[in-house]
Amino acid sequence: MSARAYLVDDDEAIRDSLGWLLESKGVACLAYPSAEDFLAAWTCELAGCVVLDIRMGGMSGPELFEQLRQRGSQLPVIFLTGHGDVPMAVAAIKKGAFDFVEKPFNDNELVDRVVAAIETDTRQRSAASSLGSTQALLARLTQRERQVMELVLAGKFNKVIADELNISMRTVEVHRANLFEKMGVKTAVELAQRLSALGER
Amino acid sequence: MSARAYLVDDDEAIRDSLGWLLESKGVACLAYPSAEDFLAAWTCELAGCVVLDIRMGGMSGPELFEQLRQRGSQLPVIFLTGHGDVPMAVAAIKKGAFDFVEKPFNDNELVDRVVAAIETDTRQRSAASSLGSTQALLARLTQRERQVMELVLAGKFNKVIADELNISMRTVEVHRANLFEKMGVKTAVELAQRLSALGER
DNA sequence: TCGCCTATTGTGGATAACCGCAAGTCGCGC
DNA sequence: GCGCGACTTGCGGTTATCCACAATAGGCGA
Repeated sequence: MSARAYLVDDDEAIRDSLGWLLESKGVACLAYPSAEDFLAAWTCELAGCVVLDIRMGGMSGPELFEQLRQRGSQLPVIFLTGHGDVPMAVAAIKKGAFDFVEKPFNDNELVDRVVAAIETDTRQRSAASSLGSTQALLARLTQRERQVMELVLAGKFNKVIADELNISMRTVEVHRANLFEKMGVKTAVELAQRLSALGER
Repeated sequence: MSARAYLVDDDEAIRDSLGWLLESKGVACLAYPSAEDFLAAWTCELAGCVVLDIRMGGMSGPELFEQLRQRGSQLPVIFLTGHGDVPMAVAAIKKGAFDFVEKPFNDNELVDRVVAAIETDTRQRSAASSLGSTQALLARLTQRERQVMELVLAGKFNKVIADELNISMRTVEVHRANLFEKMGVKTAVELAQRLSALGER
């Protein structure tokens, strides 16, 4: 799925003109006449950015934004609004909207922002995929291995770990070796550093 | 230095009324008639938040904000503006302003935001001081200890470290023990986790 | 010059980590 | 029932870590 700008606006004239504008600048677009339509089509694979009208029949722009975030989407959202509302703009940006643009807008400026938003999404996705691979490794661990890992990361000795889990030291050693193997590390320090990358989010 | 709201506005009437409002709600204030005056008084010890008019004679609010950030201040800034300017609000929030409020404002709402800003600053400072203490510990290490620490964090064996630094294993052990002592940790894993907190910034 | 800190090294022993080999139980799906 | 994977344990040996005791050497301020 390549990166696109997803236009959500209930005004067909806007969809058409904005779509044409972006396409003419080399930005692929898909247009939706309502927030509900876009939400129905949305999957976490959709890459690019969303250009979203504030006021629409049915679900409003901010509501759709909220829904997307609740579904875990990190897609950059650019709001379009026809009536300069400072509190709404402030609230949107504070909630993590990528931008907030008043209509009528300068064509080049909007295209620039859309392009910047798409680039941001692309960067986020590549960063997330490297973290994701670590998480994929993590997912392959068995229950016991995960338990042992946590205690290892707590800096505890195998002896102590064995005690806390009520198993023999030898068993701890086996789990430890297995989880190191699965995580592709050779020492506990490497493991700690690999995982700290996740915590930074 | 206790936390205060620092009011910067060239309108004496606003300074007085706002100061009175905040003081009446238990928020200590200091008022400055210009951005230059506040900047001259500013030190990184000042804690609390800044309430800043956008338009002032001399340096503008956004300019002062920029100056503060360049000086490394993380002080939350609340902008006050008399003329709803969406692009300016968006730009300010994206640059990290705490809030952007239009005049005339609702008294209680503004007080709430000032209080929230001060709380944010307080939290930031306590978090920063705990990181700072780690950095202080780091600063107490000797050259060799630092070198050894890096190699330890690279997950290398004492034997390898000794080899790379062209010293004996025993010496590495000594440095290792000393640096663990100075950093207040007992294992390499703890050290890695302590330091990863710095990386998250 | 004396004392303190840093850096260095050695010996030897206690403790912990790491590993191959071997083997037992348990639950689950074919 | 059989095989597979997760979990379990023991034995014995190698390697690494951790530490106490002991000692040498250079730099630097009192």
